[in-house]
Amino acid sequence: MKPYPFSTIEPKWQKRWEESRLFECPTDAENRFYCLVMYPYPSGDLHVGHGRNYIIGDAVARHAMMRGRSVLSPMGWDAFGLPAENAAIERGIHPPVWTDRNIRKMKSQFRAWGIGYDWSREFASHEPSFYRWTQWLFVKLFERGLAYRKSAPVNWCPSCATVLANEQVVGGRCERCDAQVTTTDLEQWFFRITDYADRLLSGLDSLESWPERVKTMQRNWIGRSEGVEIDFRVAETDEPLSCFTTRVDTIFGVTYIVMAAEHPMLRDLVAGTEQEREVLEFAERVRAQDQFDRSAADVFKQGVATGRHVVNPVNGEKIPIWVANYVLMEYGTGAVMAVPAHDQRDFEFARKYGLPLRVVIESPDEGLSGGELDSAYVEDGVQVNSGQFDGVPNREAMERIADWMEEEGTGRRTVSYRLRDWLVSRQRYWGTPIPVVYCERCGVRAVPEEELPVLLPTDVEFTGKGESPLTTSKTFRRAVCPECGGEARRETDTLDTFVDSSWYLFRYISPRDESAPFVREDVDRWFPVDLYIGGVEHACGHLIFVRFMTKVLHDLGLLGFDEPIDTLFSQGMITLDGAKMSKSKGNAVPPDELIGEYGADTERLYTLFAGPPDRDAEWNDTAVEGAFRFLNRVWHTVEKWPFRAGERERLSDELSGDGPPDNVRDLHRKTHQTIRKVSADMAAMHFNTAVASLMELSNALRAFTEAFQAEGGKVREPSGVERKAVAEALESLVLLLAPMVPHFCEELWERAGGGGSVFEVSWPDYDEESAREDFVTIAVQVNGKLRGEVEAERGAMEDVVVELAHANEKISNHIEGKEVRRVIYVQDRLLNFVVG
RNA sequence: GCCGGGGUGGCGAAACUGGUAGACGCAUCGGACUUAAAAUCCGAAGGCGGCCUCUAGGCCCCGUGCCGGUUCGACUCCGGCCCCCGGCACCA
Repeated sequence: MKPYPFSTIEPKWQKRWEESRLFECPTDAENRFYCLVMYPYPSGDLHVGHGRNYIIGDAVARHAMMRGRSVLSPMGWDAFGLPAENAAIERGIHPPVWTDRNIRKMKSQFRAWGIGYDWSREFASHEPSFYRWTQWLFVKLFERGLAYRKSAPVNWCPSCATVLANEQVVGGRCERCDAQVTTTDLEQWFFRITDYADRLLSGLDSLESWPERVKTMQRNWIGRSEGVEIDFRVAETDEPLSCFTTRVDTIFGVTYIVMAAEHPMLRDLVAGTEQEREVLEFAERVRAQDQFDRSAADVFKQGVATGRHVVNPVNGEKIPIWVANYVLMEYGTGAVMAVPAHDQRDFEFARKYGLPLRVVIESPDEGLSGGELDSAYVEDGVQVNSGQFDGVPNREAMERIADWMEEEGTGRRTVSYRLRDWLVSRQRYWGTPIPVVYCERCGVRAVPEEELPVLLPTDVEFTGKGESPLTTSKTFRRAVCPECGGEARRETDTLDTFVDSSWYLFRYISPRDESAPFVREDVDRWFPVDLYIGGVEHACGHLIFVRFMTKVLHDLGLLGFDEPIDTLFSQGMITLDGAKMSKSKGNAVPPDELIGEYGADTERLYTLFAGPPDRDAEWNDTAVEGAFRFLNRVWHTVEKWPFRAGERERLSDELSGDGPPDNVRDLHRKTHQTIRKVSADMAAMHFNTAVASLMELSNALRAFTEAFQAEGGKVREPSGVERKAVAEALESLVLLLAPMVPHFCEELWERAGGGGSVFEVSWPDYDEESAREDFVTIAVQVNGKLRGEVEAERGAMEDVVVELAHANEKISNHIEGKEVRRVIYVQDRLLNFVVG
């Protein structure tokens, strides 16, 4: 049999959708549904693995349309970024040229997949009409003190003499020239996201429709811990030196203090002492080693004593200060109190350098004696050697000691976060220029709103060396101070592309507005996004940044809500031979060949059928053929049994009740059961089981029609009701399949005489009465083991079913001669005899 | 180590609230059609575990990572463990 003509159908409907503007959604629509897929970086080459989230989003959007929702499903481009700049360096193509070409390529790919977007709202982050507002937002943050400058280390390639992004550093070496990468400190821009750490954390609790794994990842990332900041004083100078601890209950067990090599007090602390040279040299070494090795977990601990001491405020003890590589300046206060008896890291360090150890928490069962420990005791227990707190369970002591220290003024409760401020500046060309100028007299000044956008210059050189390419522009650097009108220097760093993507979803609501980034009333009406679809790799980057930006904009009075996304969906990867598809690894399946051979609808159907969409799924070429086979079967059935669009609605009555023959009632029932099942599955995004039940309906339909050909070896004319049952089943099948295989269903719908688009037709309803089974198969168990089954009328009473069961020899064999102690009956499902 | 997710046929997977495990599909095997093949259609199928039947079939046993528990009944609930994937991790 000939395959169905997908290659003419698909372009035909793609064109129709565009011409009819089916997917354009007015901003003032009622009954809104905002369905958003993360906008992609326009890399140019897509494989079938990339298709998954767009296909899922499109199926959801089209289903919502059939449910009568006004669906907004826009698409745009995360267009700034490194690859465009690399193309400029390597092949001399100017970044916007390369980017625009890729956008065109990808757009045609989306079209070939049959994805319906509201292209009237399209934008790209590299367009000045967009980045003007990114700059505007930056200025707002700057004015609020949420954007600030500080010195921070960057990756530095000495051979290219340039700054490298993290992804350009491979195994500590420069991606391009393979030189050993070092670090240098540079003044950089940060967003004060740590100010929002608590709200970002607590907000997660309200996100009920986010996957647990994403929320967990964000919680880990934010890393909140409660503890106490303790004021030690340097014994020799009386200077304060504070430490953060989550274990104040161990304060009486502190035997030394450790500072980070970067600690600002260190230099003064050792100035003029015997140890000065040794300590400073050590600190220098640690700082050099740090950037690459600190994250490698198995670095061994090293340290040196400073010769200075602090006084422990709880007992007046004088204990030594050390400097060590295992203390991080970025976390807590950059100095920690060491309790070797109860902290494994301190334990290892103390053992190595022969530092003393004191047990202050004893296991309630077995006592501990200091000398015999072979690792730190980190479990709960009872306080010992802890002054007035001896004998108190340590959990309780934690609270009491904290209270006491707060009263005494020797410490206070605080909260520390793992989350760091967001470094937003990049020493690159292809990004949003940071809209500030530096004036000798007035300092750092934001570019005034009316002067935005600060445009990217085009007279730059791409060498891959030196500072940001923006510094090579003849005109860009020179600026005028908005304050004094004097000469100023323009910032040459650009913004991290995550700044663009932290607010782009608002822009879709008013994409062409020239007076504001977005219109608050409209955004308030459309948000939160009903469904946001994207990869889980964005859990701790993009998805935190969007939440942060939303809260900032809320605080600025620009938005009426502070969580932007209602339901988040993270699709699983498509793998090939168990590995993530990637063009560079040569295991990517390109979509064009597939579409050429089977059509986009087959790819869509397979992608949705392959497994639960939130889990990884393996690409399987032969299973793709199975999807194609299914579509062909449906196609040929419709060709043989044409139905008229809209007929279904009139048929339900005629097909139910006692009138029609059994085969008709069975098919009618199956049709309504399928509508019920597919409706529930679509709402829950269980596309794989939705497809499975549609296949079942199709199989039932085949068996039904087959009967006319098979009977007595000759063809029988189907009766009127039989034709109607088939029509109802087929029309339902076409409507239920439409969100998943849209071209296919549009074409069948049109051939059935349906005017317009199938997506303007409402999703079929099922009739509970028609879906109900008249007879049920009841499993019969004896002592919990299945021994047979009986057919009974739906809703049959226990005694009826018991009688049927006894009449069944297979079952009665197991009961005979035994005492029936108990009978358990679950109506319409199961009967269990408990015999003894 | 902590946190999250997962482990079901040869494979992808299904199973409502504890009620016939394996729907649906892929691969496989057998058959029909064909000169032949492809395509298409029909059928079989968890177990190289046992028994009866003289081969079509019937019966029993075992089976959802492992061990135990609760229950008339457990993929599902509880306790303990193993393995895989992901996140965090010298974070005090």
